[in-house]
Amino acid sequence: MKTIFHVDMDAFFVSVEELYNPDLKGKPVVVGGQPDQRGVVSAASYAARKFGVHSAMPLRTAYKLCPQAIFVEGHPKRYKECSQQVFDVLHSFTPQVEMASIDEAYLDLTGAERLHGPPMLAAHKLHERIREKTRLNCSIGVATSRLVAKICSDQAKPNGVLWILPGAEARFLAPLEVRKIPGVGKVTEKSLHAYGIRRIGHLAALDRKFLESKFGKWGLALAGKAQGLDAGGWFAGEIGEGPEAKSISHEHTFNEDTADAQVIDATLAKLSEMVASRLREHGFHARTVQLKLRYSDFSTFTRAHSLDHATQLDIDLVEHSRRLFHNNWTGKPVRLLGVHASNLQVEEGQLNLLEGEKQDRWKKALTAVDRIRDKFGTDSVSLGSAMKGGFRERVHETPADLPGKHPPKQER
DNA sequence: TCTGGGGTCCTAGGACCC
DNA sequence: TCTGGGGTCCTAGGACCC
Repeated sequence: MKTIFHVDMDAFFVSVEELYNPDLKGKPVVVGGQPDQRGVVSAASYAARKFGVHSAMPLRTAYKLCPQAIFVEGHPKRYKECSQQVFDVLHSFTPQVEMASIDEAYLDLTGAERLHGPPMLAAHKLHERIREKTRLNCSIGVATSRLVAKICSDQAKPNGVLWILPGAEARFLAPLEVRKIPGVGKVTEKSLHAYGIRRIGHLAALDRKFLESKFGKWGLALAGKAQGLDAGGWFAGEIGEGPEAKSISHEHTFNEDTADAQVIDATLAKLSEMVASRLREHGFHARTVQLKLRYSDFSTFTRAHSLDHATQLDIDLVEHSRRLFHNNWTGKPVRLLGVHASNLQVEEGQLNLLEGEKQDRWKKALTAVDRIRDKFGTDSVSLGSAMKGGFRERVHETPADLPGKHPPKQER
């Protein structure tokens, strides 16, 4: 029998903003940008939520619902720092910890009673320690599986601790909406509703065969989840070292759609540089380059190309993302561009002599570039190809309309 | 309501190989 | 000339998460 904790920070981005600006406390606050910008809400304070504002909602809609709200830009660096602080506290509690995202973590406290006391006492101790060291609130769910612990921390919000006794899982889950199950989103919820299944209890009572026939492999996992089991995929894994990254990507939505090939080429160069820089930072080489393209009507396409050797060089990503773009572009205005690197390898693949020398030379130069960017900002050094595309001019014209200025988002 | 950005996992068809 | 079956890789798209 396991003892799993799920720690979930309360309104994380908003709370971090409040640390830097205590005037925000208690007020309706929306993190994500200004209401006249293209974008969505990353996080809303509890005061703003009372007006119906929630994450993933367009900023314009949030403004209509709550015009008096304070709209703030996100500060990804601050969130990462705070997240690291949280991790440090958790890690001091037990080495069996795994961050599941920037603001939540799983801890395995199986057999830790001698050290930390019974689960409820341990959870309160941890809750207090996090509060003390980071000045941030969180909620903690305690249960025998990751799944129940996660649902549990959600029920404990805000700033609460909830423990589901071993054996009480089914009783706890039964009255909850199926949507509470991680992995059940809008679409799955709708199809479950179509069968008259609204609560987890309904789901748990169904024949596995029925779910399998309707939802395939996912249906079987669903049957397990309804019982509170960590069925299938990542949830089934041990808590410890987080899994290796599978892909690295950057994308950018223009403030105004553009059909200007120079702007597009410059943006692809910029995005490629950002991706390549992070590949080098993590010591990865990517074999597959993927372009993402979204038009004004929101129709979205991806086009991928696999290289014969893995790379971490800007020029390779720039070349291939541009080729993928120009081979597929209809000429209509573009809303979004993205560059995605996958098929990651830790060691560079087998290279012929020429390719090896090329990679070596570039690697040396680019590592220097990365250091300068680290010190003076991403825009301080750019490849010749980015400038040739008219990027430099754009930088001074519309500094707000560049990739890399937007915060990551959270909390659905 | 006029819809971000960074990820993961799954499905499905076609190419290619044995 | 009609025509297998399994495995693996590649590509495209979509659901979902924070």
